[in-house]
Amino acid sequence: MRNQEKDYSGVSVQALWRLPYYLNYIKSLDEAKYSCISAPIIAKALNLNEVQVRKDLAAVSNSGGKPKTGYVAKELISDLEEFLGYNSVDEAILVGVGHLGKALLSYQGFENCGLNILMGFDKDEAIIGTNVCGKQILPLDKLKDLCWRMSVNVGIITVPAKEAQMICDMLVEAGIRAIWNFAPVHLHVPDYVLVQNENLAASLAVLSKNLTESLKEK
Amino acid sequence: MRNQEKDYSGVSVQALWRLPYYLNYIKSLDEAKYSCISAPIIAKALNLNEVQVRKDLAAVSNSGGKPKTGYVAKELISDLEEFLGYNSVDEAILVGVGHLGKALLSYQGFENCGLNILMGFDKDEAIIGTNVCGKQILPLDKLKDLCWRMSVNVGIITVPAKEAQMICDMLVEAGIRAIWNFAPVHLHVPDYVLVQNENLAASLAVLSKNLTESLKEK
DNA sequence: ATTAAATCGATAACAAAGTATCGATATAGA
DNA sequence: TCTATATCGATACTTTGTTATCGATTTAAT
Repeated sequence: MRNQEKDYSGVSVQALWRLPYYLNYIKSLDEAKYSCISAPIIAKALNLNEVQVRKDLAAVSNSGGKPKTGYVAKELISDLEEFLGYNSVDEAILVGVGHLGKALLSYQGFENCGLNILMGFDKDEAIIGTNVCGKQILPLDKLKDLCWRMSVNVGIITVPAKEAQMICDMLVEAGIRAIWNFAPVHLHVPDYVLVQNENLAASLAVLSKNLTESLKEK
Repeated sequence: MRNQEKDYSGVSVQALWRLPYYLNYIKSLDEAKYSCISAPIIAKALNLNEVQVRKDLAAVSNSGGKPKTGYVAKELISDLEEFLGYNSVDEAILVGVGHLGKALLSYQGFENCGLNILMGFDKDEAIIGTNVCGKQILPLDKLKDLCWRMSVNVGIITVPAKEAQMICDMLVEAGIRAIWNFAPVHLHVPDYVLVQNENLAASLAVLSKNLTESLKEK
């Protein structure tokens, strides 16, 4: 469910997943000590293959790396951020202000990644009109109009599984072009709408399966 | 960062990610109407290839499917649940009771997936001693002892990136065998410890990259 | 009872992703 | 200045995962 997207700009989907880790790692380094950083070092730090790292970076880096020294850390950071779209901000709205919804509304880190969650929507009268981290919670019937007016491109779904498809339809109706779906269901959308699934249950399944096998081994 | 695990029991990691979607979909069907379910129907519903579905199910199903009718829905459900380990419960603890931590502690759905989060840990005096959904929040210095005594296998990390490695080390020290890591960093662990990364920033990067490309196209 | 249609499972072809190798090149140290 | 070495980038190879094809089988309809 994760790998259905085509590869754009010569970067495979899997590579795309690795890029934020590169960015993160390079940013975490002491600038003075590591003005340059090489593929082998990154590979070792992140438990990856050296060639793989080099290939991934080749697709992203504008200036390329130099033999013996590697890539200029500062340039690589900005190339990665540029490539990942952290510089251009996407406006988003979130539907379903439960525990998870609130957590996402409150999370400050998204803004560094180019995502700005403008507001939340819910059907529960009790929380409509309240604030979460300065973000207003509005009723669902305001959704369509607001999305159009503010040209919101991204919708985040954090409602229960049963309601997800209905909300999804509303979002499509409202002109949303990309959906970040936290409900554990497959959503049906028109071709021009992207869906990125964040299925905790599936993730957990992978973890638990591996754990079982790992415990069996010993 | 998602595909580093080996494939166990003849199921690739990618296939493993699809299984919960199958389970979910089959469960959502009207039992009376669909006592049997075929690979082509599942494939169509989830936008997958028919052969792929059949292959995935072949690895999971004990009784197999019959020509013309497909698989017996009830059996397939229990085979999937068995395979995914939803029947055998893993005990878990969570470290970092912020917004996300609270959301995970509150989420009821994990118990159906074989995960039981026993309690939370945090360093913040203000929340130590409180409850989240009936789960106690304890100080970090109690962690090791409690994990040993209750033979907890799974640790969930929802602390900020900077503290993640330190918490990770504590968990390893406490005998944890699998870590579900929500911090956007690569964790260093001994060979026998599993790490499953849940990197929202990375996920967002993929979404935003695809969105940019998709908007460019038109 | 016989035939037609749908599905399964297996095998084979194909595509994508990851890894190893090799020559070229820039830097650090002798 | 010259040489040794680390790293890059490109190409080739290997592995893994996906998709197409084909015969076998079961059911439903004639």
